[in-house]
Amino acid sequence: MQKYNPGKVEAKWQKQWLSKKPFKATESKKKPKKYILVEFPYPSGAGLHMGHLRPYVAADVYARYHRMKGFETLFPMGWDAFGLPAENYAIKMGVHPSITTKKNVANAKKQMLSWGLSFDWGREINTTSPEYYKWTQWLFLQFYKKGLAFESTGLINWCPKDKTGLANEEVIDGKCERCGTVVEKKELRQWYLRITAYAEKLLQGLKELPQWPEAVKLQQENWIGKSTGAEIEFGIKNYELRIKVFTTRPDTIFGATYMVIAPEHEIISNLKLQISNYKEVNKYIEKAKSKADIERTAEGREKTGVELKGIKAINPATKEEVPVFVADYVLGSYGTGAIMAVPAHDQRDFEFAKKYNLPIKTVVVPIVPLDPKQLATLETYENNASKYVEKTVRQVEGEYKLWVDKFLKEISSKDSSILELGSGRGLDANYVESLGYKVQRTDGVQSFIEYQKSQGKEVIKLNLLTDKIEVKPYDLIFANKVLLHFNSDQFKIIVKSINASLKRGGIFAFSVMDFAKSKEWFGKDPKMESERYFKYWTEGEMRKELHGLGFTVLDVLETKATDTGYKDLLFITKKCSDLCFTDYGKVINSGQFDGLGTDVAIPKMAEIFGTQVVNYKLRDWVFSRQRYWGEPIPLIHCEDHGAVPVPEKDLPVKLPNVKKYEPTGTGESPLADIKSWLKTKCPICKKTAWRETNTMPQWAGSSWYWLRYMDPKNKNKFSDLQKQKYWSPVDVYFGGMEHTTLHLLYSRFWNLFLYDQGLVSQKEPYVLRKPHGIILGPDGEKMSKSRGNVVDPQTIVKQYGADVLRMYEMFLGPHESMVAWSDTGVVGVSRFLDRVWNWANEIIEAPHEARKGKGEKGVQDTQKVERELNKLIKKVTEDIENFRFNTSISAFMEFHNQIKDDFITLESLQKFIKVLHPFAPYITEELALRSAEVLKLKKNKVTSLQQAVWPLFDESKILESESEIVVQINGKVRGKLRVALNASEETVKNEALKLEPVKQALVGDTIKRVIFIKGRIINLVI
RNA sequence: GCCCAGGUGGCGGAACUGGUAUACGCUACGGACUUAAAAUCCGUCGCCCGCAAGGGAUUGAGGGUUCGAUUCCCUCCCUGGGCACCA
Repeated sequence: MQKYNPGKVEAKWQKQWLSKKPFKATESKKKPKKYILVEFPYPSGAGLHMGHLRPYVAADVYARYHRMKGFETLFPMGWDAFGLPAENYAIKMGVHPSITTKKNVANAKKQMLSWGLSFDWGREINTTSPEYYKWTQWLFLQFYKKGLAFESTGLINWCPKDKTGLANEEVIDGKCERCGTVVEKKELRQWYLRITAYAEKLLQGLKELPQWPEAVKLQQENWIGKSTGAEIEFGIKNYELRIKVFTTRPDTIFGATYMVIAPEHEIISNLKLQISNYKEVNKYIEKAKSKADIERTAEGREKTGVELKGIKAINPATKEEVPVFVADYVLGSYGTGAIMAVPAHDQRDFEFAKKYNLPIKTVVVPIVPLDPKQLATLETYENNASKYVEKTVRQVEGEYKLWVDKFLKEISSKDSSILELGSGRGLDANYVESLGYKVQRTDGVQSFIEYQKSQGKEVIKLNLLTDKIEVKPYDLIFANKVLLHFNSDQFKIIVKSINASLKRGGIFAFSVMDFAKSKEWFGKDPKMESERYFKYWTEGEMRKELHGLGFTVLDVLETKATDTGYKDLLFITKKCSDLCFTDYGKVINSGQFDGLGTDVAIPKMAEIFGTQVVNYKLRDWVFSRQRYWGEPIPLIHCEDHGAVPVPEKDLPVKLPNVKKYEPTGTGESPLADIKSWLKTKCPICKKTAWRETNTMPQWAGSSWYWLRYMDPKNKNKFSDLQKQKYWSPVDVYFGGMEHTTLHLLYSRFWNLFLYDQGLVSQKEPYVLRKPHGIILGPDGEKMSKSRGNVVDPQTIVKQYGADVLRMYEMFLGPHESMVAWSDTGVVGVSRFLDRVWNWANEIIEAPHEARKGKGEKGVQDTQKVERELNKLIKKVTEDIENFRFNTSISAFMEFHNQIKDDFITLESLQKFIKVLHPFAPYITEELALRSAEVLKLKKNKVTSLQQAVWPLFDESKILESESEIVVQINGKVRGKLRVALNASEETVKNEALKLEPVKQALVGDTIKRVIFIKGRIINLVI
């Protein structure tokens, strides 16, 4: 037998597939359909790379499998060929982009053919062919006619290197998505598509896509960025003007101590005369405008702003006058371009307020969430704690007394306010009061423990405890052991609340039990829940936590140990910084709204002070590019009629074939220089008119291409509705994660729009989206020329053949995870296919049936082969359906390892070849042909395994007659047993007891419990 | 900072609804074949103790639930991705 020669076999089958067309898709009423789509490539000069291979191979396996399963399968391919690289190359080399594109397409197609991808080339499309872009232009006009394509002048993202405007989605980290250049702002006249009109539909549509990965949906959802809030008007003192703000937290309006407007805000020019420092303000605005976004949002950048002197706004809730600032931390393009600043409850306003010394007013305090499970803990605690507290109660003596006396001396006046939380025994309020100070207590002289006992429900009790912390500038807050009752999260919430109530520089003192001892005491009780509900603080942990909450620890005192050895720790801390509380909670300092939960207050206050509104982060899509190599926007500008659509009969507006097409950089398209093309007649009045010179973005052609595949040759329609009704929607769409907020969002938008126009049959174009992970270089880094770690797929094809390339790519790991290519690993798959070739050919040339002798009726596979084969078919079938290609490859190898020395019929061998076919199409076609010749099947009827039927598996043949039972003692494996398939617990137990290790383990012990899982495990608990 | 996804031998990775962790492949080592090498075939191979039989610990760390946890729960750490002055 000759060694497998992939080069020869692959060339043969490529030819065969091209001429016999087994991948051709035709609408068939008899068969169910599958539309399998994979993102079409941009054909670059470098050719296709590993990044393309991954989704293509996966999609191909999926498509080949479904053809064999009896589906009429549409698996098309085309070329997304408009774009900058071709154009830039053309400029550099003086070759027209249409020429390089043609060359690149031919090369990419050659690569695809070599990889054995089963595309229906009869449906090939190219976005740069006039027959295709005629319809891209026509579809653009549908948007235009519905007012969803519009012209507007504004500040847009501009890439200085590519010399063109960009959409919001094309700016990644402030850089151009294509070339990585830092994006600038430029004021330009642009065409937009009103994608914002579809923000809600795009968001709602995601709910109808249960088969999409959550990550993809979430990313689109975040990009659309819906937020519900209120618009509230602030009046300007002495003027009729008002400033409208958008806020998601109308519940904090009583804390709005100033306003901020964006530099672009119109009120500035309206009040030019009234602003006494206009010069300064204007200077700030000019400076802000010149900044690139990346500069403006740079991390850690300090907030800047200028007050509009001479004008004051009125807070509609408090009726107080508040200053108005202009600052670039407020964006002109979001909401109303103005905000009410609530420094106590918004991090940005907080930073700004601190810098410019603006008042910070707390109007929301946290509510401590209490887990119902904690109640059990508290009960146990109570039972133990009263005893514990008795033992550790300090009188005011020793170090505590010294500290109290010292502190009281330090605070100047006797009407300083002190708040004590919890038990009165720590600070001893009576003692402090005896010195003439006033102490506000939360629960009188009664200890916290007693207080707890006196109350019915613990939840209320604890809430009362925290609720009593009023926001009032205390000098000292003392909490005795109260904080012990909370876990780390709750501790944070309470200390935040204390922070808000304490004067700057005020003292927060609290005691906790010595952690080691408290653990010893309470940890013993089995009913005591873990740290989930009850935190044993160590000193170090406490210090760290406090620091993050705005306190510095001044001192930590220890009480003297009681005779039983228990101690307390007293932490004395000073408030060193204010905290900004941005969470929800309870409203305070807000007049009639005091005491409301923020959840209730938000809609209520929104209604009273303004109106509820919804805002989206999504921006309209900047749809024009100032470049040559794209679809011309099919509009004509007439002096009398404005922008007039090119009549349908005149479409497409072809790109003029010229020699020079450098971008101008001025914001004008190079087409503006081509006078002969530019000048035309108005379709309405026939007067001289001028063509629109901008072209469409890269994303235009791909926004509808899946619709064209269903009807690629239609001269009268972009896509026939009847054909769509057969093929639509796309059942699986393979592609990259990087397109989630670009192509994937854009194409959903186009489809939703066309659906509304009755032009497409399905609301959502893709039922299932399957993203793939990227393939890294052998060094685990991203493949790149500069790193020199690029693996060229064609090199692998040449060396090992396409089947190996395909199978190894899949073997690397799960389709959606990031994997590193390995140059040594690839030989494993190559060896496997060689072994399969040799093994299969041996059987084909000398069938086991023949060897076993003639006349022997019903020659069969060994039982083992039957079992393994059915297992394999089941595994592979399920793996493909679930996109787990990597484990299928393992299963093939395992199967071969298992049965290679067994008796196997040709029929079984053919089943194996069939299930392997989607993964390794070439070698399997060849083997299938050879075996068919031996079996004298009429080979001219069947031209490809693609017409063969996918084998079914027989579940009953997978079951073994015996099963292995694992014998465990207390969950540890002590032995194994082979027993009959449905052996009873009793039988298995008796057998298990005979095992030597089991006997040994049972010496001196009795079996308390037996856990038996039929066919799997017996666990003896002793 | 916020939101996702993930963390298993020397490496890529496998493990059904909680039931023998490390399948499959690579690497490494030993052997056969060969004048020799490559290729191929056979065997060994996670860690610690042990000559062995055997025992012990182990799925990022710590804790919990359970007869039993890679899988479920809590806390923390790390890596990758997305968003980010969006009010």
